[in-house]
Amino acid sequence: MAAIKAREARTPAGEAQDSVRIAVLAKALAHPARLGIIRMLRERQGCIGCDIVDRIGLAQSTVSEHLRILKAAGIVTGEIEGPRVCYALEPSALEPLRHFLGEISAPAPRTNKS
Amino acid sequence: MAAIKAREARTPAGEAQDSVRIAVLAKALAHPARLGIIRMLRERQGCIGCDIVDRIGLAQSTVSEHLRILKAAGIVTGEIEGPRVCYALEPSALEPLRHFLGEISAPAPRTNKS
DNA sequence: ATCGTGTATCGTCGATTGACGATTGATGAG
DNA sequence: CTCATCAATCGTCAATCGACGATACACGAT
Repeated sequence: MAAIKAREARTPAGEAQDSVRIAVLAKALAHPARLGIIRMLRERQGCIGCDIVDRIGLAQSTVSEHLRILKAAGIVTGEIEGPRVCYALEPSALEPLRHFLGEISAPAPRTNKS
Repeated sequence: MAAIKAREARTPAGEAQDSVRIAVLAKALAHPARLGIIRMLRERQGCIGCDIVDRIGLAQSTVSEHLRILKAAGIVTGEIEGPRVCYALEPSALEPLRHFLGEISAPAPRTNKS
C-alpha cells in the first residue's frame, strides 16, 4: 500500500509480504460501517442488495465503495443476480488475520534468536 | 472515529459502539510496520527500546508514532524504565477483535429477526 | 552541572480515505 | 421501446494518515 521506503529494513523473509496481506485485511475491518455490513451479511446470510444501503444509513455510493473494499480484500463476494447483486461473506478470507492473532497470543514461540 | 453522520442508521443497540472499538483495534493492525513491531515484541518478549527503530528501518519519530497508536489501542504497554521505555505486548486487548472474527465464522446465529 | 542517550512531540508535506451527489450502465417489467 | 430500479463509477471536498526532520524532554553517567 505504500511500499515503505525501507531504509534498510531486513525483515526476515516473506514476512513483510505476509504483513502486507494481513494489513489489508485489518484495514478492511477498520471501519464501523464495514463491520456493520459484515454483521448484516452474517445475520441475513446469503443474498442482499440495496437493503444494505437502508440498514447502514449511508449514501448508496458510499456503501458501494465500502463493498468494493470488502470485495477487494476477499472478505465478501458479489454474485450478479439479475438486476441486483447477491453479496455473501467469505469468512475463510480472514484466515491469515486469525492466524496472526493466534500467534501473538501464544505465550512464547521458543525463538532462539539473538 | 468520525462519528458517521448516521442518516438514520438504527443500529440494534450498543453494537455501533462495539463496532467502533473493534475498528480501532483493526486500524491499529492495519499497517505493516505496526505488525512488524508486534511480531518483534512477541519474539523478544519483554522490554525493548530503540532496538525497534533499528529493526523496523523507519525514522525514530515515525516509530514513536506507531508505538503511540498501538498504545492508544491498548495493544502494547510502555513502562518507563530509567532513561528508556520497556514495551510489551498486551494480547488480551485484542479480545474483542478475536471474538468478532470468531462470530463471523460461525455458520448461522439462528437469528429470528425479520 | 553538563553531557549523552533514548523518547516524545511539533510542524509540515504529499498521499490516501471517507463522504457525498451526479452520472452512467445493466436488466427486468410494462 | 421505454421506464424503473439497483449497482458501479466519476469528480469533488474535507479530514486523516504516514513519513520525515527538528526540537524538546527525561534521566543516568561523568
